[in-house]
Amino acid sequence: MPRIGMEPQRRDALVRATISEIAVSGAADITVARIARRAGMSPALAHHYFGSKDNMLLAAMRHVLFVFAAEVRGALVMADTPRERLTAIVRACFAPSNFRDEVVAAWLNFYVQAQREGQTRRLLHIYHARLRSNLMYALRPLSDDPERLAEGIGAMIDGLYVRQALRRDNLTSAASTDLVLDYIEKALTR
Amino acid sequence: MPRIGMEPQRRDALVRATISEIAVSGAADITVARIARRAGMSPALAHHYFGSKDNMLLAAMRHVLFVFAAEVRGALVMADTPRERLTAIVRACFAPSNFRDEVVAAWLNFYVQAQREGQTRRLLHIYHARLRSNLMYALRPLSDDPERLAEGIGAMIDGLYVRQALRRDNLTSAASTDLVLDYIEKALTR
DNA sequence: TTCTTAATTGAGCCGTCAATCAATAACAAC
DNA sequence: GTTGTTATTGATTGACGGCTCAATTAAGAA
Repeated sequence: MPRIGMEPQRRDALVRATISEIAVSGAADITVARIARRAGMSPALAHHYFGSKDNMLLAAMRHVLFVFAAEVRGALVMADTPRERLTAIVRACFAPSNFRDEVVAAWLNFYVQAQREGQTRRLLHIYHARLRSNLMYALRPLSDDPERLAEGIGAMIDGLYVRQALRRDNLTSAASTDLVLDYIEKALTR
Repeated sequence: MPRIGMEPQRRDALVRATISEIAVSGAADITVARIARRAGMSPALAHHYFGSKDNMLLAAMRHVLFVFAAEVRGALVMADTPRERLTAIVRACFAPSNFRDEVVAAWLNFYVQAQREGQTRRLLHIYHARLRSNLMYALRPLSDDPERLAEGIGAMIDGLYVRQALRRDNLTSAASTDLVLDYIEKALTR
């Protein structure tokens, strides 16, 4: 019994279901049928709204990136000094909404997909550039080689994500945050 | 025209081809047919020697891990002091045989596969444990929180691998090495 | 009421891919 | 030269997954 105005709900449910499904099945074994079932609809309807499986994956990625960006932006408004800005960025990276198991697993799979899929690659480059730019802005007054340090921080964050995706005995998000903040602290005091 | 004693060559060729194919096609789009074609034989022969596609992927991973372990071991024999040991390990991680684009791409895909495939996961845990143990042994005389620092170093290395897999403008292996060594240096001088 | 439009799905087409099998060819051993 | 073993492949099978389509239902517009 079709009610009207379902498109937003359906799209939203599919995006959520895609992320969950990536986490439990892995990107390799994902199927439109499974995503649709989890979202409570037929595969045909999923295709109706998204056109293709690739579009579903891209929409899921955009959602993850959007939430991430919002978290960072939100954390930055309350930060005044460069040091506070750094802390805010790192905290945002490991905030619960971003560092949830589901989302972390999704990230890992986006990285893989970016190796061959142009659009995914482009989105990931935008994320990289934005994080780098945020870090640089905060680091410039504090470090004599901000570029280098930003690269190191970014790499460590990425690495902690990857490791989180594989762990059974989870490192808490707080421990990850502290590890990166320690690194920054040590790297700044010369 | 079949010659005898082909098994070792065929297995080797298939392992190499699997790694190359992961790099160019991505783990999602990999097929036995493509691997076999690249290795210069029919898909049926690939199945004859390995039994299944999963076995091929596992064999490729074991090969990568074996080369990695050999590189680390080789670098460590010439190291006497703890500091030299640290440098040797990091150098080995980014040595050409391990940090080649092909191999880096393979690593990323192993991580993804480890999310759901038990054997892959186990192999990856062994690698993690070994790297961690090597680092700890060198760090214990130098740091008052070697555990923490080993985790940080491991994460940064993993992160640099992931980033390498996506880059067009490649960071040289030397730059990656320096970044990690810098981190260690800063983290040790308290 | 009638028409249009959105929502929704079951059935099915088409392609692909892992895995199997039967058949062939070369070699070795006796 | 007969027998057995290894190497090798083309053809085939069986399953599965992305995607399409025609058909159905209901809501709103005219």
